Amino acid sequence: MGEYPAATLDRVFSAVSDPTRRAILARLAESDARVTDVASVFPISLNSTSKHIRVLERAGLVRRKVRGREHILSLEPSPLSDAAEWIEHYRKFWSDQLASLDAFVTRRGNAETAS
Amino acid sequence: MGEYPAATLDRVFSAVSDPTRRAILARLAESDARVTDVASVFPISLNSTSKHIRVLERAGLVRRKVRGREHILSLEPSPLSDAAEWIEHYRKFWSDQLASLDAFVTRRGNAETAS
DNA sequence: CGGATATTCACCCATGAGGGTGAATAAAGC
DNA sequence: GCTTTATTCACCCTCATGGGTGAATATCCG
Repeated sequence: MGEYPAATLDRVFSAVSDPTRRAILARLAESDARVTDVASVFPISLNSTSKHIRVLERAGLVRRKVRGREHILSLEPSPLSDAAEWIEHYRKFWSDQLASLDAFVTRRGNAETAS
Repeated sequence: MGEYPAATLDRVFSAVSDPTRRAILARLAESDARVTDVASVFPISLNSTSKHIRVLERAGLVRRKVRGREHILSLEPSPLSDAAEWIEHYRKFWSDQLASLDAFVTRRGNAETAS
């Protein structure tokens, strides 16, 4: 945690904002795969898929091992930690807000009961 | 949870991928604010800030109440639920992977001890 | 060596994003 | 009614993105 610079949060969120790239990650969650294997699943060209993979690499979400002419891709979910952390901060805000609303309603209920 | 269509996940991730917009959300987490209030914090123009706010609105992360000429903005973190859910899925994959690595190391350790 | 396979490089194109400015609209306030 | 304030609309510019194609590179295999 916290081992990725702030700019990476931008790249991670940006990377996963694309449905094709999320699908690539889903594919790699099943098993490691070559660029061609990943590309064969999608209606877009091999070339475009290769570009998506590069975006995921820059976000640190995909690792590549070159073995001869084949590039073996694997999922690297650890950069998602900072993203999850960021989100949780706001979800906490949300539950706090609900809690104070609840407290308010409860207080009002008590006041009305008391009157 | 699950009450936002899939396209919203795109918009949410895309919206929070920009540091200015994350800063706007941080500002609104402190308190509700007008467009001008939010804009005054940033080095960019009021107009650009207004555009960022619109992006956040389309992602469902900001709500707007028009009161006369003032537009009061408030944080709406609930669309982050689906984003958090998506991320958690891959973090689970990550911990599963660690667990099986751990199991492998443990097994190998036992085997070596046994030999 | 020569051909097939895997991947990227170098482009082209259209669209959207993020920044800006100046004018328009709408509501307050004097 | 006129002016100020709050916000958006309508543009402009630049750069990145997502899609494509064709050629280059690198490796494997017969």
